[in-house]
Amino acid sequence: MARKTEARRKELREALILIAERTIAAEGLSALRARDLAKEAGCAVGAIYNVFGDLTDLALAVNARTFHRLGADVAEALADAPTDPVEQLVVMGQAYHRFAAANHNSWRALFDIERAPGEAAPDWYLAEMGRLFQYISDPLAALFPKHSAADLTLLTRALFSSVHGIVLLGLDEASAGVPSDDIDRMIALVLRQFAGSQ
Amino acid sequence: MARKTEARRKELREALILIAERTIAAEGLSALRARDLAKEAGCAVGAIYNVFGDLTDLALAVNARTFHRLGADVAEALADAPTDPVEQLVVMGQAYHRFAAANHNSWRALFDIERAPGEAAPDWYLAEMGRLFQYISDPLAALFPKHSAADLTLLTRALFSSVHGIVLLGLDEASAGVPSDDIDRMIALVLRQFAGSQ
DNA sequence: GCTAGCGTTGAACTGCGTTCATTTGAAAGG
DNA sequence: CCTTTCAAATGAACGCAGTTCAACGCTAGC
Repeated sequence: MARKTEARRKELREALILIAERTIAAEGLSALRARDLAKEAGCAVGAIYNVFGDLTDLALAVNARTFHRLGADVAEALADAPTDPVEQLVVMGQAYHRFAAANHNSWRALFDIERAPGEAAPDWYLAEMGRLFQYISDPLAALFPKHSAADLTLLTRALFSSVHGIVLLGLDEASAGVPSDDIDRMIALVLRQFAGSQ
Repeated sequence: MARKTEARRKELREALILIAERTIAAEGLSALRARDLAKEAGCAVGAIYNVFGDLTDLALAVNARTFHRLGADVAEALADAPTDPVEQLVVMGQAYHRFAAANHNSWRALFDIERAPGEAAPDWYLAEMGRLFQYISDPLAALFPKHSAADLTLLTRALFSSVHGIVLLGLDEASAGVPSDDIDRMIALVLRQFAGSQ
Protein backbone atom coordinates (compact mmCIF):
# COMPACT_ATOMS: atom_id res chain seq x y z
CA MET A 1 0.00 0.00 0.00
CA ALA A 2 2.79 2.38 0.86
CA ARG A 3 4.05 1.79 -2.69
CA LYS A 4 0.71 2.48 -4.27
CA THR A 5 0.28 5.72 -2.37
CA GLU A 6 3.76 6.90 -3.10
CA ALA A 7 3.43 6.18 -6.81
CA ARG A 8 0.09 7.95 -7.02
CA ARG A 9 1.48 10.98 -5.25
CA LYS A 10 4.47 11.10 -7.51
CA GLU A 11 2.19 10.92 -10.53
CA LEU A 12 0.00 13.71 -9.19
CA ARG A 13 3.02 15.78 -8.31
CA GLU A 14 4.30 15.63 -11.85
CA ALA A 15 0.91 16.25 -13.39
CA LEU A 16 0.47 19.32 -11.22
CA ILE A 17 3.90 20.66 -12.17
CA LEU A 18 3.11 20.29 -15.86
CA ILE A 19 -0.26 21.99 -15.55
CA ALA A 20 1.22 24.79 -13.45
CA GLU A 21 4.04 25.21 -15.93
CA ARG A 22 1.58 25.58 -18.79
CA THR A 23 -0.59 27.98 -16.81
CA ILE A 24 2.31 30.20 -15.77
CA ALA A 25 3.74 30.24 -19.29
CA ALA A 26 0.38 31.17 -20.79
CA GLU A 27 -1.07 33.57 -18.23
CA GLY A 28 1.60 34.34 -15.68
CA LEU A 29 2.22 33.43 -12.08
CA SER A 30 -0.85 35.26 -10.81
CA ALA A 31 -3.10 32.96 -12.86
CA LEU A 32 -2.12 29.98 -10.73
CA ARG A 33 -5.24 29.05 -8.75
CA ALA A 34 -5.74 26.01 -6.54
CA ARG A 35 -9.28 25.28 -7.74
CA ASP A 36 -8.36 25.54 -11.42
CA LEU A 37 -5.37 23.27 -10.88
CA ALA A 38 -7.51 20.68 -9.12
CA LYS A 39 -10.09 20.77 -11.88
CA GLU A 40 -7.48 20.36 -14.61
CA ALA A 41 -5.67 17.61 -12.75
CA GLY A 42 -8.95 15.86 -11.92
CA CYS A 43 -8.21 15.83 -8.21
CA ALA A 44 -9.52 17.51 -5.08
CA VAL A 45 -8.17 20.86 -3.93
CA GLY A 46 -6.90 19.21 -0.79
CA ALA A 47 -4.86 16.74 -2.82
CA ILE A 48 -2.57 19.57 -3.91
CA TYR A 49 -1.67 20.08 -0.28
CA ASN A 50 -0.87 16.41 0.18
CA VAL A 51 1.86 16.82 -2.40
CA PHE A 52 3.02 20.42 -2.00
CA GLY A 53 3.18 22.48 1.16
CA ASP A 54 1.40 25.33 -0.58
CA LEU A 55 1.03 26.89 -4.01
CA THR A 56 4.34 28.69 -3.63
CA ASP A 57 6.10 25.34 -3.34
CA LEU A 58 4.45 24.27 -6.58
CA ALA A 59 5.51 27.50 -8.27
CA LEU A 60 9.04 26.95 -7.00
CA ALA A 61 9.05 23.49 -8.58
CA VAL A 62 8.05 25.10 -11.87
CA ASN A 63 10.75 27.72 -11.40
CA ALA A 64 13.36 25.01 -10.92
CA ARG A 65 12.47 23.61 -14.34
CA THR A 66 12.43 27.06 -15.93
CA PHE A 67 15.79 27.91 -14.46
CA HIS A 68 17.16 24.63 -15.73
CA ARG A 69 15.88 25.30 -19.25
CA LEU A 70 17.43 28.75 -19.08
CA GLY A 71 20.77 27.29 -18.08
CA ALA A 72 20.57 24.77 -20.91
CA ASP A 73 19.79 27.48 -23.46
CA VAL A 74 22.73 29.57 -22.34
CA ALA A 75 25.01 26.53 -22.38
CA GLU A 76 23.88 25.65 -25.87
CA ALA A 77 24.54 29.17 -27.10
CA LEU A 78 27.96 29.03 -25.50
CA ALA A 79 28.75 25.76 -27.25
CA ASP A 80 28.11 27.35 -30.64
CA ALA A 81 29.99 30.53 -29.79
CA PRO A 82 33.40 31.60 -31.09
CA THR A 83 36.41 31.05 -28.86
CA ASP A 84 36.92 34.74 -28.23
CA PRO A 85 35.97 35.29 -24.57
CA VAL A 86 34.37 38.65 -25.22
CA GLU A 87 32.16 37.22 -27.92
CA GLN A 88 31.27 34.35 -25.63
CA LEU A 89 30.00 36.83 -23.07
CA VAL A 90 27.98 38.66 -25.70
CA VAL A 91 26.47 35.43 -27.04
CA MET A 92 25.48 34.35 -23.55
CA GLY A 93 23.96 37.72 -22.73
CA GLN A 94 21.91 37.65 -25.88
CA ALA A 95 20.88 34.05 -25.22
CA TYR A 96 19.65 35.22 -21.83
CA HIS A 97 17.67 37.93 -23.57
CA ARG A 98 16.22 35.51 -26.11
CA PHE A 99 15.12 33.13 -23.36
CA ALA A 100 13.51 35.89 -21.34
CA ALA A 101 11.67 37.23 -24.37
CA ALA A 102 10.50 33.81 -25.55
CA ASN A 103 9.41 32.70 -22.06
CA HIS A 104 8.37 36.01 -20.61
CA ASN A 105 5.83 34.84 -18.05
CA SER A 106 7.88 31.88 -16.91
CA TRP A 107 11.01 33.97 -16.69
CA ARG A 108 9.25 36.66 -14.67
CA ALA A 109 7.93 34.03 -12.31
CA LEU A 110 11.54 33.25 -11.39
CA PHE A 111 11.74 36.60 -9.65
CA ASP A 112 8.12 37.38 -8.84
CA ILE A 113 7.63 34.79 -6.13
CA GLU A 114 6.97 36.42 -2.81
CA ARG A 115 9.67 35.15 -0.54
CA ALA A 116 9.07 34.90 3.16
CA PRO A 117 11.36 37.49 4.74
CA GLY A 118 14.61 36.08 6.01
CA GLU A 119 14.06 32.83 4.17
CA ALA A 120 17.03 31.79 2.10
CA ALA A 121 16.65 30.79 -1.53
CA PRO A 122 16.25 27.06 -2.18
CA ASP A 123 19.38 25.03 -2.86
CA TRP A 124 18.56 24.32 -6.48
CA TYR A 125 18.24 28.06 -7.05
CA LEU A 126 21.69 28.78 -5.71
CA ALA A 127 23.12 25.79 -7.55
CA GLU A 128 21.62 26.80 -10.90
CA MET A 129 22.73 30.38 -10.31
CA GLY A 130 26.21 29.07 -9.63
CA ARG A 131 26.17 27.22 -12.93
CA LEU A 132 25.25 30.40 -14.80
CA PHE A 133 27.92 32.33 -12.94
CA GLN A 134 30.47 29.71 -13.91
CA TYR A 135 29.71 30.21 -17.59
CA ILE A 136 30.42 33.90 -17.15
CA SER A 137 33.45 33.66 -14.94
CA ASP A 138 35.32 31.27 -17.27
CA PRO A 139 35.71 33.75 -20.14
CA LEU A 140 36.36 36.49 -17.59
CA ALA A 141 39.21 34.50 -16.08
CA ALA A 142 40.70 34.19 -19.54
CA LEU A 143 40.32 37.92 -20.09
CA PHE A 144 41.66 38.99 -16.70
CA PRO A 145 44.23 36.41 -15.68
CA LYS A 146 45.75 38.75 -13.12
CA HIS A 147 42.58 39.25 -11.10
CA SER A 148 42.01 37.47 -7.81
CA ALA A 149 39.22 34.96 -7.40
CA ALA A 150 37.32 37.45 -5.26
CA ASP A 151 37.62 40.11 -7.97
CA LEU A 152 36.39 37.67 -10.59
CA THR A 153 33.38 36.83 -8.44
CA LEU A 154 32.53 40.49 -8.20
CA LEU A 155 33.04 40.99 -11.93
CA THR A 156 30.87 38.01 -12.73
CA ARG A 157 28.07 39.20 -10.54
CA ALA A 158 28.31 42.72 -11.89
CA LEU A 159 28.06 41.60 -15.50
CA PHE A 160 25.25 39.14 -14.88
CA SER A 161 23.33 41.80 -12.98
CA SER A 162 23.90 44.34 -15.73
CA VAL A 163 22.58 42.06 -18.44
CA HIS A 164 19.68 41.06 -16.21
CA GLY A 165 18.83 44.73 -15.63
CA ILE A 166 18.98 45.54 -19.32
CA VAL A 167 16.68 42.66 -20.18
CA LEU A 168 14.32 43.34 -17.26
CA LEU A 169 13.74 46.98 -18.07
CA GLY A 170 13.92 46.40 -21.80
CA LEU A 171 11.12 43.82 -21.76
CA ASP A 172 8.99 45.81 -19.33
CA GLU A 173 6.32 47.13 -21.61
CA ALA A 174 5.12 49.58 -18.98
CA SER A 175 8.18 51.72 -19.55
CA ALA A 176 7.52 51.69 -23.27
CA GLY A 177 9.23 48.45 -24.26
CA VAL A 178 12.52 48.66 -26.08
CA PRO A 179 12.88 47.01 -29.49
CA SER A 180 14.51 43.61 -29.30
CA ASP A 181 17.44 44.68 -31.43
CA ASP A 182 18.15 47.57 -29.12
CA ILE A 183 18.28 45.25 -26.15
CA ASP A 184 20.82 43.06 -27.94
CA ARG A 185 22.77 46.17 -28.85
CA MET A 186 22.84 47.38 -25.25
CA ILE A 187 24.03 44.00 -24.01
CA ALA A 188 26.81 43.90 -26.60
CA LEU A 189 27.72 47.52 -25.82
CA VAL A 190 28.13 46.97 -22.11
CA LEU A 191 29.93 43.65 -22.39
CA ARG A 192 32.31 44.67 -25.20
CA GLN A 193 33.09 47.96 -23.59
CA PHE A 194 33.66 46.29 -20.28
CA ALA A 195 35.64 43.27 -21.31
CA GLY A 196 37.07 44.53 -24.54
CA SER A 197 39.15 47.23 -22.92
CA GLN A 198 41.37 44.82 -21.10
CA MET B 1 -21.56 72.39 0.12
CA ALA B 2 -19.46 71.59 -2.89
CA ARG B 3 -16.54 73.31 -1.15
CA LYS B 4 -16.91 71.34 2.05
CA THR B 5 -17.01 68.00 0.26
CA GLU B 6 -14.07 68.76 -1.94
CA ALA B 7 -11.94 69.95 0.97
CA ARG B 8 -12.76 66.87 3.01
CA ARG B 9 -11.87 64.59 0.14
CA LYS B 10 -8.58 66.33 -0.42
CA GLU B 11 -7.78 65.99 3.25
CA LEU B 12 -8.67 62.29 3.26
CA ARG B 13 -6.70 61.73 0.09
CA GLU B 14 -3.57 63.16 1.63
CA ALA B 15 -4.06 61.35 4.92
CA LEU B 16 -4.41 58.06 3.07
CA ILE B 17 -1.29 58.67 1.03
CA LEU B 18 0.71 59.37 4.18
CA ILE B 19 -0.58 56.26 5.94
CA ALA B 20 0.02 54.11 2.88
CA GLU B 21 3.50 55.55 2.51
CA ARG B 22 4.33 54.67 6.08
CA THR B 23 2.85 51.19 5.74
CA ILE B 24 4.70 50.40 2.53
CA ALA B 25 7.97 51.73 3.94
CA ALA B 26 7.61 49.68 7.11
CA GLU B 27 6.10 46.41 5.85
CA GLY B 28 6.12 46.47 2.07
CA LEU B 29 3.50 46.83 -0.62
CA SER B 30 1.76 43.59 0.27
CA ALA B 31 0.94 44.94 3.73
CA LEU B 32 -1.38 47.55 2.24
CA ARG B 33 -4.90 46.53 3.28
CA ALA B 34 -8.11 48.47 2.80
CA ARG B 35 -9.50 47.71 6.26
CA ASP B 36 -6.29 48.66 8.04
CA LEU B 37 -6.08 51.88 6.07
CA ALA B 38 -9.65 52.78 6.93
CA LYS B 39 -9.08 52.06 10.60
CA GLU B 40 -5.92 54.17 10.73
CA ALA B 41 -7.48 57.02 8.78
CA GLY B 42 -10.64 56.85 10.88
CA CYS B 43 -12.87 56.48 7.86
CA ALA B 44 -15.06 53.82 6.28
CA VAL B 45 -13.58 51.31 3.84
CA GLY B 46 -15.86 52.68 1.16
CA ALA B 47 -14.44 56.16 1.65
CA ILE B 48 -11.15 55.00 0.18
CA TYR B 49 -12.99 54.25 -3.04
CA ASN B 50 -14.53 57.70 -3.12
CA VAL B 51 -11.02 59.11 -3.36
CA PHE B 52 -9.04 56.44 -5.23
CA GLY B 53 -10.27 54.10 -7.94
CA ASP B 54 -8.70 51.17 -6.14
CA LEU B 55 -5.78 50.33 -3.86
CA THR B 56 -3.44 50.21 -6.83
CA ASP B 57 -4.20 53.87 -7.54
CA LEU B 58 -3.28 54.69 -3.95
CA ALA B 59 -0.05 52.71 -4.23
CA LEU B 60 0.73 54.56 -7.45
CA ALA B 61 0.28 57.87 -5.64
CA VAL B 62 2.79 56.69 -3.05
CA ASN B 63 5.13 55.56 -5.81
CA ALA B 64 4.98 59.00 -7.39
CA ARG B 65 6.27 60.49 -4.14
CA THR B 66 8.92 57.81 -3.74
CA PHE B 67 10.13 58.30 -7.28
CA HIS B 68 10.31 62.04 -6.68
CA ARG B 69 12.37 61.57 -3.52
CA LEU B 70 14.66 59.25 -5.44
CA GLY B 71 15.15 61.84 -8.15
CA ALA B 72 15.88 64.51 -5.57
CA ASP B 73 18.47 62.31 -3.83
CA VAL B 74 20.24 61.61 -7.09
CA ALA B 75 20.16 65.29 -8.03
CA GLU B 76 21.60 66.24 -4.66
CA ALA B 77 24.41 63.74 -5.01
CA LEU B 78 25.11 65.10 -8.46
CA ALA B 79 25.30 68.65 -7.14
CA ASP B 80 28.04 67.65 -4.67
CA ALA B 81 29.90 65.57 -7.26
CA PRO B 82 33.19 66.46 -8.95
CA THR B 83 33.08 67.84 -12.47
CA ASP B 84 34.58 64.75 -14.02
CA PRO B 85 31.75 63.10 -15.98
CA VAL B 86 32.82 59.57 -15.11
CA GLU B 87 32.84 60.36 -11.41
CA GLN B 88 29.44 62.00 -11.78
CA LEU B 89 28.07 58.75 -13.15
CA VAL B 90 29.63 56.79 -10.30
CA VAL B 91 28.28 59.17 -7.68
CA MET B 92 24.79 58.94 -9.15
CA GLY B 93 24.90 55.17 -9.35
CA GLN B 94 25.93 54.93 -5.74
CA ALA B 95 23.29 57.47 -4.73
CA TYR B 96 20.75 55.20 -6.44
CA HIS B 97 22.11 52.30 -4.43
CA ARG B 98 21.97 54.25 -1.18
CA PHE B 99 18.38 55.26 -1.81
CA ALA B 100 17.31 51.72 -2.64
CA ALA B 101 19.03 50.33 0.45
CA ALA B 102 17.67 52.99 2.78
CA ASN B 103 14.13 52.75 1.37
CA HIS B 104 14.03 49.12 0.41
CA ASN B 105 10.32 48.45 0.66
CA SER B 106 9.30 51.74 -0.92
CA TRP B 107 11.82 51.32 -3.71
CA ARG B 108 10.65 47.77 -4.43
CA ALA B 109 7.06 48.99 -4.56
CA LEU B 110 8.06 51.13 -7.55
CA PHE B 111 8.46 47.96 -9.58
CA ASP B 112 6.24 45.47 -7.78
CA ILE B 113 2.89 46.94 -8.73
CA GLU B 114 0.94 44.56 -10.86
CA ARG B 115 0.29 46.42 -14.04
CA ALA B 116 -2.76 45.67 -16.10
CA PRO B 117 -1.46 44.09 -19.30
CA GLY B 118 -1.17 46.55 -22.16
CA GLU B 119 -1.64 49.48 -19.84
CA ALA B 120 0.98 52.17 -20.29
CA ALA B 121 2.88 53.59 -17.35
CA PRO B 122 1.42 56.78 -15.86
CA ASP B 123 2.71 60.10 -17.15
CA TRP B 124 4.48 61.06 -13.95
CA TYR B 125 6.39 57.79 -14.11
CA LEU B 126 7.68 58.46 -17.60
CA ALA B 127 8.41 62.09 -16.71
CA GLU B 128 10.38 61.20 -13.59
CA MET B 129 12.20 58.47 -15.49
CA GLY B 130 13.07 61.04 -18.13
CA ARG B 131 14.52 63.30 -15.44
CA LEU B 132 16.76 60.50 -14.17
CA PHE B 133 17.80 59.65 -17.72
CA GLN B 134 18.72 63.29 -18.30
CA TYR B 135 21.10 63.24 -15.33
CA ILE B 136 22.85 60.27 -16.91
CA SER B 137 22.87 61.41 -20.49
CA ASP B 138 24.46 64.80 -19.70
CA PRO B 139 27.81 63.41 -18.53
CA LEU B 140 27.63 60.80 -21.28
CA ALA B 141 27.24 63.51 -23.90
CA ALA B 142 30.37 65.16 -22.49
CA LEU B 143 32.22 61.86 -22.62
CA PHE B 144 31.07 60.84 -26.08
CA PRO B 145 30.63 64.06 -28.08
CA LYS B 146 30.75 62.16 -31.36
CA HIS B 147 27.80 59.90 -30.65
CA SER B 148 24.39 60.54 -32.14
CA ALA B 149 21.41 61.35 -29.97
CA ALA B 150 20.00 57.89 -30.62
CA ASP B 151 23.24 56.27 -29.49
CA LEU B 152 23.29 58.38 -26.36
CA THR B 153 19.73 57.32 -25.56
CA LEU B 154 20.75 53.70 -25.87
CA LEU B 155 23.86 54.25 -23.75
CA THR B 156 21.87 56.02 -21.09
CA ARG B 157 19.31 53.27 -20.89
CA ALA B 158 21.99 50.59 -20.85
CA LEU B 159 23.87 52.18 -17.97
CA PHE B 160 20.78 52.92 -15.94
CA SER B 161 19.57 49.36 -16.42
CA SER B 162 22.95 47.97 -15.46
CA VAL B 163 23.10 49.91 -12.23
CA HIS B 164 19.49 49.00 -11.51
CA GLY B 165 20.26 45.32 -12.07
CA ILE B 166 23.30 45.43 -9.81
CA VAL B 167 21.33 47.05 -7.02
CA LEU B 168 18.30 44.81 -7.52
CA LEU B 169 20.18 41.53 -7.30
CA GLY B 170 22.63 42.89 -4.75
CA LEU B 171 19.90 43.85 -2.31
CA ASP B 172 17.92 40.67 -2.88
CA GLU B 173 18.64 38.78 0.29
CA ALA B 174 17.22 35.56 -1.16
CA SER B 175 20.28 35.21 -3.37
CA ALA B 176 22.53 35.68 -0.36
CA GLY B 177 22.68 39.47 -0.22
CA VAL B 178 25.85 41.16 -1.31
CA PRO B 179 27.69 43.45 1.13
CA SER B 180 26.92 47.10 0.56
CA ASP B 181 30.52 47.93 -0.25
CA ASP B 182 30.62 45.27 -2.92
CA ILE B 183 27.55 46.75 -4.57
CA ASP B 184 29.22 50.16 -4.66
CA ARG B 185 32.34 48.53 -6.05
CA MET B 186 30.41 46.78 -8.81
CA ILE B 187 28.69 50.01 -9.79
CA ALA B 188 31.99 51.87 -9.95
CA LEU B 189 33.56 48.98 -11.84
CA VAL B 190 30.96 48.88 -14.58
CA LEU B 191 30.67 52.64 -14.95
CA ARG B 192 34.40 53.41 -14.90
CA GLN B 193 35.18 50.57 -17.22
CA PHE B 194 32.42 51.60 -19.53
CA ALA B 195 32.90 55.32 -19.63
CA GLY B 196 36.51 55.54 -18.69
CA SER B 197 37.73 53.74 -21.77
CA GLN B 198 36.35 56.36 -24.05
C1' DG C 1 -16.35 -10.83 4.51
C1' DC C 2 -14.93 -7.76 8.03
C1' DT C 3 -12.80 -4.19 10.14
C1' DA C 4 -8.96 -1.07 11.38
C1' DG C 5 -6.67 2.72 9.95
C1' DC C 6 -4.75 5.72 6.66
C1' DG C 7 -5.20 8.61 2.52
C1' DT C 8 -8.49 11.45 0.09
C1' DT C 9 -12.00 14.60 -0.18
C1' DG C 10 -14.46 19.02 -0.71
C1' DA C 11 -17.30 21.90 2.24
C1' DA C 12 -16.11 25.32 5.32
C1' DC C 13 -13.05 28.92 7.26
C1' DT C 14 -10.36 33.06 6.93
C1' DG C 15 -9.04 37.17 4.83
C1' DC C 16 -8.77 39.94 0.98
C1' DG C 17 -10.58 43.90 -2.47
C1' DT C 18 -14.55 45.85 -3.92
C1' DT C 19 -19.59 47.17 -4.18
C1' DC C 20 -23.99 49.23 -3.26
C1' DA C 21 -28.43 49.60 -0.53
C1' DT C 22 -28.99 52.26 3.27
C1' DT C 23 -28.20 56.07 6.25
C1' DT C 24 -26.73 60.57 7.24
C1' DG C 25 -26.21 65.36 7.19
C1' DA C 26 -25.78 69.63 4.85
C1' DA C 27 -27.91 73.21 1.92
C1' DA C 28 -32.00 75.39 -0.06
C1' DG C 29 -36.79 76.84 0.34
C1' DG C 30 -40.71 78.04 3.01
C1' DC D 1 -36.43 77.64 12.51
C1' DC D 2 -38.34 73.60 10.30
C1' DT D 3 -38.84 70.78 6.29
C1' DT D 4 -37.46 68.84 2.19
C1' DT D 5 -34.22 66.95 -0.77
C1' DC D 6 -30.46 64.64 -2.56
C1' DA D 7 -25.65 63.71 -2.88
C1' DA D 8 -22.08 61.81 -0.17
C1' DA D 9 -20.48 58.58 3.42
C1' DT D 10 -21.09 54.23 5.41
C1' DG D 11 -20.15 49.35 6.47
C1' DA D 12 -22.47 44.94 5.85
C1' DA D 13 -22.35 41.88 2.24
C1' DC D 14 -20.38 39.76 -2.01
C1' DG D 15 -17.07 37.20 -4.74
C1' DC D 16 -13.03 35.02 -4.88
C1' DA D 17 -8.71 33.66 -3.33
C1' DG D 18 -5.55 29.96 -0.26
C1' DT D 19 -5.75 26.74 3.13
C1' DT D 20 -7.68 23.36 6.59
C1' DC D 21 -9.81 19.34 8.69
C1' DA D 22 -13.85 16.38 10.02
C1' DA D 23 -15.89 12.95 7.56
C1' DC D 24 -15.70 9.55 4.19
C1' DG D 25 -14.12 5.51 1.60
C1' DC D 26 -10.71 2.42 0.13
C1' DT D 27 -7.26 -1.00 0.93
C1' DA D 28 -4.67 -4.46 3.27
C1' DG D 29 -4.41 -7.85 6.59
C1' DC D 30 -7.01 -11.14 8.94
